[in-house]
Parts: sequence; C-alpha cells; structure tokens
Amino acid sequence: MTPKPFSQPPSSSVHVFDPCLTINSGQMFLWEKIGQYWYGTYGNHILKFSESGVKDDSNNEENIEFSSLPEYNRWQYDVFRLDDDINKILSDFSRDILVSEAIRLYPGLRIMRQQPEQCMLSFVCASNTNILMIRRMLKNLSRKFGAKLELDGREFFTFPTAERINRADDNELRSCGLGYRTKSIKNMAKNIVSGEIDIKYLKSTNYHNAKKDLMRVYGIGNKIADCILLFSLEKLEAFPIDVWIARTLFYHYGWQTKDMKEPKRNKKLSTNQYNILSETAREYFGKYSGYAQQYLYYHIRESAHKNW
DNA sequence: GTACAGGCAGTAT
DNA sequence: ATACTGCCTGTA
Repeated sequence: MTPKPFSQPPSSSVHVFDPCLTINSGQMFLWEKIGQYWYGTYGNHILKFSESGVKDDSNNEENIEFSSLPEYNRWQYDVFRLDDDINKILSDFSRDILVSEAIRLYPGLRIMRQQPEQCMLSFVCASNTNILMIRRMLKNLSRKFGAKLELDGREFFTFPTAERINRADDNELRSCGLGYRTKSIKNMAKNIVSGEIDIKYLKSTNYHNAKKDLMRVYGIGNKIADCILLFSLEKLEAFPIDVWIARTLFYHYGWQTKDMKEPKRNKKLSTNQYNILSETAREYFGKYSGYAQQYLYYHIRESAHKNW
C-alpha cells in the first residue's frame, strides 16, 4: 500500500482562523451560541467570546472579545492553538488535492486544544453513537455533576471532574443517557483518580507510548485514543479513523488493506487494519496528520450534507 | 417493525 | 490475525 505522491504545488496564501467554523466541526461538544456570544465548557471554566469582528476584519482577532469564568487570562491562545504555526502546518500537506481543496473551502478551520480530563471523559462516551447524542450525554453529565455558575444572567454548568464521576452512582450516570458507556466512563474516571492514567506523563511521552497507555483503559480503543491524543495531549500526528475517514481512504486514496473490499457498513476496521491505515496516513501527511484529518473530515461531512 | 449512528470488548475460529 | 456478536439510546 504505497501512498500516492502529492500532485499539487504547496499553497502560499495566508490562513486566518475562524472560531465559529472550528467549533462547528464536531470536535467540541459543549459549546453553544447564545445571541452574539459563544459559550463553552472547558473543565471548571466557562469560556466566552463574541462572534462579531471575525468576518469583517479577518486579518486580526483583536476585536473579538474573550472572557471566562473563573478568570482564565488569554485562554484563546491555549484553546484555539494560536501557538501553532498554521502556515507551516498546512504547507506540510497542502499539496494533497483533497486536503488542499478543504483548506481552500474552509481556511479558518482549526483544531482546538481541549482540557485533558474533560476530553478523556467525553470521548469515552463517543463510541457507537452520533454527535447529537454525545452532546446530550455530556450536557446531562454537566447538569447533574458539574458546578453551577451564573454568567450574563444565565445558568452554566462546568464539566464534572474525574473525582466526581468516580464516586457517582451507576444509575445516576446511566440516567444521563450513557447506556453501556457507563462502565467505560466509570473506568476512565477511576484510572484518572488513581493516577494509572497520568496526564503529565501522557503529554511528555511520545505518541505510541501514550496511545498504548490510554488503550489499557476499558472502553478506549484505537479511534477514541487517537481523538484524545490529538485534541488534548499534544499529539498532532494522531490520525483518528472513523467510518467516514475509512471510506475516504478507501475510495479517494485507494488505500485498501487486504479484505477491505467495501467499508460501506457492518464492515468495521480490525485493529490491524486500523494500524496499517493509520501508519500510512502518518507517512503520507506527516507529523501534523491530525490537522489533515480534521480538514478531510469536515470536508467530506459537509459534502455529504451531514448535520452536526 | 427495521436500519442506522464518528466503537469497543469478548469469544471462537 | 480475522470474523462475528451484543450493546444503550434515539431518530427516520
């Protein structure tokens, strides 16, 4: 399975991030727009920014108003990854036709940096379900186990800590709509509290070590581990492969592993197939493969008129 | 009623 | 290594 060579020259245009587009891309679950403001749950913080100013003066984000509760100074640098050199990252793989098309259509799309504990507890709920359902589960969890904060005369709930989830009653968790994921989130929380899952270590070690460590937890498989690594543990080479990405790798890139005749439905990727495709993607897209995945994912979902 | 939605673990071959 | 199966919940 040799990757096709790049077939387009690198793009040299300037890229400016678009927070709204980024939030809408399905990587973040607990953000909502109320009036002209976006509000997001980030661990024990509620983050807020104004939408106005993004479109009119797209060359700087100075006139976007950012705030938070409790105070988190300049959170946008962490959360919107303004520390990334986006032009360098995009030029790393923008010669690929499909990704460069996605970059042209959605130049403001980015990856957001999530709070690791929240990210782990969130994505462990994301198996075999859709984004609407994930949102519902996480909202229910926050309402039930998070702390209530008042902002702009409205109630918000922070995301529950692992410690709180760990001592939550199974039936209470289940009543949030988790179903069989109850066991998974409970195990995730337990592993975080006990220190079996050590966020500092996961951040500092390399991609493969961190992934191996994460996948020891009940409920964390290949895909969910990659999401956690990409969105919260600084592993930009992580390339999560869901059914959509798998179909794209098959139909567009022609990267079929043995027996992957038609990944239409029922045909789930085996662990081995996942690993082969994942490695192939990293070789092809480079050390920022996660960004390429995000552009691909958004593009193919939009083309399919999927609702978020 | 049936099919499907951004997987994973357990078991059998 | 791969194939098959069950699984909560909600919607079309």
